[in-house]
Amino acid sequence: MREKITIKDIAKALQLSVSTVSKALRDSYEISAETQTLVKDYAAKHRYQPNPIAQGLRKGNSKSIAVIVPNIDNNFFSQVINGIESIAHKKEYNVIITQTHESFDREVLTVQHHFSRSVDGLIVSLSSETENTDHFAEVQKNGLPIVFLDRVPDSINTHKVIANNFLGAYEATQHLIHQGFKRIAHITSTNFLSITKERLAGYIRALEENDIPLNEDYIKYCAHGGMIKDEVYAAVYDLMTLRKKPDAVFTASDRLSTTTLSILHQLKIKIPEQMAIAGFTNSISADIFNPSFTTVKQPAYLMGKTATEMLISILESKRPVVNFEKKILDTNLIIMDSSKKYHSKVSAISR
Amino acid sequence: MREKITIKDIAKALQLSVSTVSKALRDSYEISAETQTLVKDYAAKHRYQPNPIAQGLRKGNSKSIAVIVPNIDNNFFSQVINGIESIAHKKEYNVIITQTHESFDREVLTVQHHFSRSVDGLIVSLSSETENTDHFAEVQKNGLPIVFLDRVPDSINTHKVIANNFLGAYEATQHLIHQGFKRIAHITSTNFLSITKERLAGYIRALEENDIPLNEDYIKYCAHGGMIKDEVYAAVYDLMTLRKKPDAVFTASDRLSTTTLSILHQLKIKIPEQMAIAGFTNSISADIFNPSFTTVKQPAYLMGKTATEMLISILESKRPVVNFEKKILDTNLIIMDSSKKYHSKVSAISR
DNA sequence: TACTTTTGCGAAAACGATTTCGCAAATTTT
DNA sequence: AAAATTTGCGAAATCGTTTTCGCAAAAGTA
Repeated sequence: MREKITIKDIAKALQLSVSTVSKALRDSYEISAETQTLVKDYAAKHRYQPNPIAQGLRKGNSKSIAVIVPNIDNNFFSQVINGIESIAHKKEYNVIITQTHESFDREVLTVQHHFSRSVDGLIVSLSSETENTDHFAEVQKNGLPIVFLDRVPDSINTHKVIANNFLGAYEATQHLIHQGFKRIAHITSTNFLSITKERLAGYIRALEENDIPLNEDYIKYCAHGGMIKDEVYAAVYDLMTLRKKPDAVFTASDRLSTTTLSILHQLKIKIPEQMAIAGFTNSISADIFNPSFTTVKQPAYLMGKTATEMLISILESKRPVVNFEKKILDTNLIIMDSSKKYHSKVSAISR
Repeated sequence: MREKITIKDIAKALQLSVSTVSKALRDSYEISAETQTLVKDYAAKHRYQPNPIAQGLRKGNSKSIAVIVPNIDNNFFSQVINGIESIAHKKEYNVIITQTHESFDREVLTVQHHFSRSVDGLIVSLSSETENTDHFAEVQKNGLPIVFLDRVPDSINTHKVIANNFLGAYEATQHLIHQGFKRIAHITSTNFLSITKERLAGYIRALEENDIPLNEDYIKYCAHGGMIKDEVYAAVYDLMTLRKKPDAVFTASDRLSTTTLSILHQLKIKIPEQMAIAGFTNSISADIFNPSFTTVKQPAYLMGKTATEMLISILESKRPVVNFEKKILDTNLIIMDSSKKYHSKVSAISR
């Protein structure tokens, strides 16, 4: 590794000008083959590494992309990030990860921060507090490309990657219904988030198709997506004190699923006897939950990869991109014990 | 936010030179009070943001610190990172997170990458493959400050932050012994990692103090720290086919704990009846595991904060730092069902 | 031979900020 | 009133790279 060597040092050593060295290293046609090999050999021998800060200043880019997610201590997002890095590093982009902790204010600050540090592009999953997306519109207008993932806004026209939330929710709810559960509650995030709306729609469709009337009391919104335990506690408590208690619950996101399960334990509610549960989560430990947890898994790694490919395609496109795409990837329902109805009529008949 | 405005634009608008503007913004004594307010007001009104790339080039720093950890899809490290960010952001440092995925080669590459991009400092937790630490010695010699966390090398003289691994392991093993378990296995990472050695030592001390002979067959090393399931499977399978099967197992790290639990389930081994388990993990879901999981929790958030404070103290120190410190923070044993011995003589007597 | 074109390279500007130095004008000291 | 000092500001260098432009020498064409 030695000392840091610059293009200037090479020029001096080889009695060349800095411009010649720079061009030689970048395979300019202006430079003769001999000079090129001369320079390149010297650079290789002395382990020359271009200074990316200087390059960034000159070229106006930073070869880095910023990721803005609600949290990273959550298997869904950490898997997404792994996917992002797998592509970004291959293309020599640096990845800067920032968390909003579900706060709108932090999200605004973070976006401006990245803009002013001139990252080349943004991959974003909205905070659960975000209704207004002007901060994205503004930086986008100023030339910063954005790709949204998972929690995406309608209001911004750009590439988006989401799971098939509608179908995932529909299948999970159908599964609960087929198991024989009749009164299925739904615990979800704030109602303006795309994932909330889509998953809610899938839930409602499944109920409709089975002629189960929709009960508004069964739908609980948690503003912080499961990050604040008390919020979820209140939701579960409300459900359990209804005159007609639900017999199953469908949870809409990663943290909501684990938090709800934890609270059911705390309230000593037997699962699935007193309350069955199924939900969206990419937890790597769903199989060792008590009971093992029926999950809708999103293709998190693939979603991260896809978003990054989309972003880099914008970054490397010669002409401004105007046709944007929304990719919808399939979810995967993994049936475990938390949604089993052992003594239901339906399962008795179906045998 | 508008267009990006530079110091040059301000100079032009105010009929001043760029140097005057620069100095006015940085409170230079050379600039009169009127000019200062003039410049500052204009800058504020037009939301001037200094370009950090240009600043970095000029000042030779980047106001950013890099974090190198084995993985982020692991609650221990994601909590550590939250701690790191809480301090770094307050001090206006950017945090760049990179994962080694427990690979030595990736670790070497990553270190060099960060060095060449001139980050200001490194916070590192070693990969499980890392025996040789020359790559750190070299960049450190070239002026890059490093703070190690959790998995730390002896060979590098710098600040370090670890949990009290010895005591944490000792307490967990003592707990298993007090519950009445006699044959306690230990599943851990590669044996040259600091955490492996320290936790192993705590385990051995607890056995010694209770006159339980050490059985080498009961100690299993998994080179990838639980990332490769087959490796852990082999370890557990070995243990279960011993003539004298262990009746409890103490797992040494976050991913090892969850993976081992998962495999015990897979092998349909009843916990804790056939095999009790306790282990290091910062999983946020330990309470909903089946059975609820007895854990040694590290103060991950605090460890991240502490490491960052140490690093920034080096960065902001006027004179080279020569006295380095190793901070040891206490762990927390949380007793749950996975380590309960319902029918043991000991617990019968103790009642 | 005289002219045009190509080839290979260097000088210099540029990116945006910081900092050293120099220089007038204003102020203070003798 | 002359000399010395302070004050307030601008010119220019600098960080390391890329890129435009210009200019010789070499090669090709008439």
